[in-house]
Amino acid sequence: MGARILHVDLDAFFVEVCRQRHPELRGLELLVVGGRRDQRGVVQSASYGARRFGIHAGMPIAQAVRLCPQATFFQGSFPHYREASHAVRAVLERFSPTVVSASLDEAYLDFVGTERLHPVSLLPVAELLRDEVRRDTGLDCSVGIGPNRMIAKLASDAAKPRGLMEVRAGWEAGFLAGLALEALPGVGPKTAERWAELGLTDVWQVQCMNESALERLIGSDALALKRRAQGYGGTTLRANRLPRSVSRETTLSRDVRDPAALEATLSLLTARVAGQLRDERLVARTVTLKLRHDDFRTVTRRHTFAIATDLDAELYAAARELFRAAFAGVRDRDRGVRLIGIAATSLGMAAEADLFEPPARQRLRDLSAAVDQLRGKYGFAAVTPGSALGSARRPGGSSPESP
DNA sequence: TCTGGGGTCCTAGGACCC
DNA sequence: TCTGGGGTCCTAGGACCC
Repeated sequence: MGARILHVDLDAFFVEVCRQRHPELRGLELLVVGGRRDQRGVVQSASYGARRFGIHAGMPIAQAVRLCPQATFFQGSFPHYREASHAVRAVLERFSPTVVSASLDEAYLDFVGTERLHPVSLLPVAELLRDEVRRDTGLDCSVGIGPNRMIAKLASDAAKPRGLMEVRAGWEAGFLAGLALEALPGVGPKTAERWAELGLTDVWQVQCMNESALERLIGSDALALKRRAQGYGGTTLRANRLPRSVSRETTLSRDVRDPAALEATLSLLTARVAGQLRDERLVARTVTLKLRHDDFRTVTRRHTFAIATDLDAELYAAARELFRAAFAGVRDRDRGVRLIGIAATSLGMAAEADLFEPPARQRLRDLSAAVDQLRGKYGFAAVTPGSALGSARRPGGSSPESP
């Protein structure tokens, strides 16, 4: 039985989409996308030329500027990314009925049951797929093929850029043996460092150890790590599951101490979240407030409702209470706030109309529906919640514009 | 040097219940 | 006199991913 999962990973996706949309960026070898050079933020993606200077995704913009001051720094647009991502997905759906997007620039395709169609290898399919993505969207991608998601993903990592790699069943351990532990999904910087202090840095070391020795060394993570080092990973792709959370957050362009300004921003963020909930026919039982102080300490406060909701007024009332309780402690130490955010979690599907709903709540629902209709026609900014107007202006220049 | 924004999953402790 | 115990819900924080 051959490898049956494909992982498609677009090469320098954000950079390439920006080049497509902004012709003046096309000739630039040193292009960094994520934010302007004077903005707070991190690198979203760097051109391969810029990567040679050590710039990579996740690096603070300011640090990238220092590494390569001559590079062009550009802030892309989320709607452009989303559109490009949908265009790619449309191509992928011609190849398999099961396409699961992992992010804007990554997707898994299930080819289980195609043994008769492609008895030996899926490489010819992958090659065709790569060519059609290129032809229809102008974007390059790399494709990994494996017996499970983890192997397919690691294969596409190894194939980058614009490459194809297939790891067939039986060859997983050999393929993994050459990798550092940090290459495994779920092993990030913190975990890798902890294990490195114990002398554990490479996958082959884990392959050589028996489970009880490994458990004595690293404790309860031993079983999961051992299995991954041997090449086991998820083999089923589940499409169409309910999302776990819907959230909006914004880092303010400068730290803010004025609670009224913060509440105004919170109100706008809440409106975004509530709008998305209704759009996706979801209701939330829990709302979480997030604050990041100027010393980068982050606190979250949450509240669970008796009845799930998708209404701005209910979500905002709870979020504001959480904010006031949390902010009281902040002001004591005269701390500025650099980030504020709100998340809706414990999501469920919105119920059909409830005949016994209290009239007051029904009125809020009618109001939300009217707002959604206006925004559907004229855009989100067509309607601004009154609570967002309270303080004279929105703080800083940073606003939660992205949908 | 200064650290985004959208997510996912896990852990640990306390409340509460039977 | 010692102070069960397991399950579930809730909160807060943390690691990780792209």
